[in-house]
Amino acid sequence: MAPRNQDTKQEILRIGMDLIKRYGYNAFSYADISKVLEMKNAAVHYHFRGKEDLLAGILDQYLDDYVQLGKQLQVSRLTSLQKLDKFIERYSVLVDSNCICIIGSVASDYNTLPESVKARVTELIDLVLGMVEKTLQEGKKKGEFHFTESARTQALLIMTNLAAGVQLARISGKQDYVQIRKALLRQVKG
Amino acid sequence: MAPRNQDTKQEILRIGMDLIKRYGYNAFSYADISKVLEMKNAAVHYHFRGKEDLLAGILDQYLDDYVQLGKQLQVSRLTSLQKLDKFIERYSVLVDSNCICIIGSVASDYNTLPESVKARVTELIDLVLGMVEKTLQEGKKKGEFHFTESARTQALLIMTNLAAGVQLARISGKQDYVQIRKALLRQVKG
DNA sequence: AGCAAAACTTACTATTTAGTAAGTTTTGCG
DNA sequence: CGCAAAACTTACTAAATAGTAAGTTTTGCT
Repeated sequence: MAPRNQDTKQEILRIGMDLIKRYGYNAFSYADISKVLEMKNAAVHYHFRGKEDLLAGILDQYLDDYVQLGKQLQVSRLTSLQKLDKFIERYSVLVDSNCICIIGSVASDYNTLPESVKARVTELIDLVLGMVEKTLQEGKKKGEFHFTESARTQALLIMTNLAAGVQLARISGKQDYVQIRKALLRQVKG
Repeated sequence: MAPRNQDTKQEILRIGMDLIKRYGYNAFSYADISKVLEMKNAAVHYHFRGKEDLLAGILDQYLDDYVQLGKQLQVSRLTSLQKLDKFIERYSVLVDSNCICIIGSVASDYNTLPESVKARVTELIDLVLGMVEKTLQEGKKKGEFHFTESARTQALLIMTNLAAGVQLARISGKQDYVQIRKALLRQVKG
C-alpha cells in the first residue's frame, strides 16, 4: 500500500528522483508520480506547487545527501581509496538499476531547466567535484595515490568517466562500465 | 528566407539534429522545427511520418557522417595524433555552440527512446568507439602513443571524458572541458 | 502549354501536460 | 469531543503535443 500523510512529501521526492535518473526531467509528469502513490495529480501539487519546485526539492535533497556523505567520510577511519570507492560504488548501483546519475541527467537537460534551479545544479557539481578532489589530494599526501594531474583535473576525469560511463552502460552493457571503473582506479593508484 | 523543395528534408534533419544536441529528444516538438522553416506542422510530417522516423533519419545521417570521417582519415597522411585531434575537435565545437554530443544526448534519454531506434544508437556507439580504438592502436604501433590500457578501454575513457566533458562545460564553463582535453591527450601520449 | 507527382496548407482530432479553485476527508491536539 | 490545520479529491482549464485527412499550390518534365 502507498504511504500517507507526512511521508507523502518524502515519497514524492523519492519517486521524482528515480524518474529523473531513469527517464530525465522532461520525460516524466505529475501523473507518473501520482499513479505510483495511487493519488490524484492535485495531491502532488499540494506538496510541490510546480514541477520547478519539485526539481528544486529533489536537488536540495540530493545536495543534503552528499553533504551527509562528506561528513561521514571525514569522521571515518577509511583509507582514501576506500573513500573513493564509496563514491564510485554509488555509480555501480546506478548501472545495476538501469539509471544514470542525477548530475548527468540534469546536465543533459540543462538548457531546458527553469532558471531558478540552474544555480543548484552548479552548486551540486561543485560539491561533488570538491569531495573527490579532496579525497584525491589526501590520498596523494598519504602515498595511496600517485596521479600526475592536479587533484582538481583528476577529479574531473573521474567524474566524467563515471557520469558518461553509466550512460553508456545502459546501451552497451555493464561490461564497459566495469572496464572504465577498473581503469580509473589504476590511474589514481599510479 | 527559408529554403524550399528538396532541401527541406535536409533542413529538417539539420534543425532536428541541432535541437537534440541543444535540448534533447524529449524537449523539442515538430512545431519548433516548422517555426524555423516558416512552415506548418504538417509539412514536417510530410517528410517524416513521426518523431520516431525523424530521429531514425537524424541518427542515420550522423552514422553516415562518421563513416565518411572514417574513410577520410584512412586515406589521409595525418599522424595518429592528428587523427585523434580531428575527433576531439568535434567536441570542442560543441562546447562553443552550447551543445552536447548526440551520443550523450540520446544516451541520457535512452529509456524513453522508441524501440525502433535503439539499435541505431548502439550501432553509432560501436562505430565511434571503434574509430577511436583503431586510431589509438595504430598510434601505439607507430610509437606516437604510450598508454598502458587496452586500446578499447583507452577509447572508452576518452569517449566518456569527452561526452561528459561537454555536458559539464555547459554548466561550469569551458575551462573544465579544456583541462579534460589536455589531460586525456597527456594520457595517450604517455 | 499541360499534367502528374511532389510539396505543401488548412483544418481538424485525441491525448497529455502543468496547473487551479473549491470542496471534502483525515489527523492530531487541547 | 470538537475543531482547526493538513492532506487530500473533484472537477475543471488552457496550452502543447503528435498525428491525420483532404484539399491546394508548386515544380519539373514532355
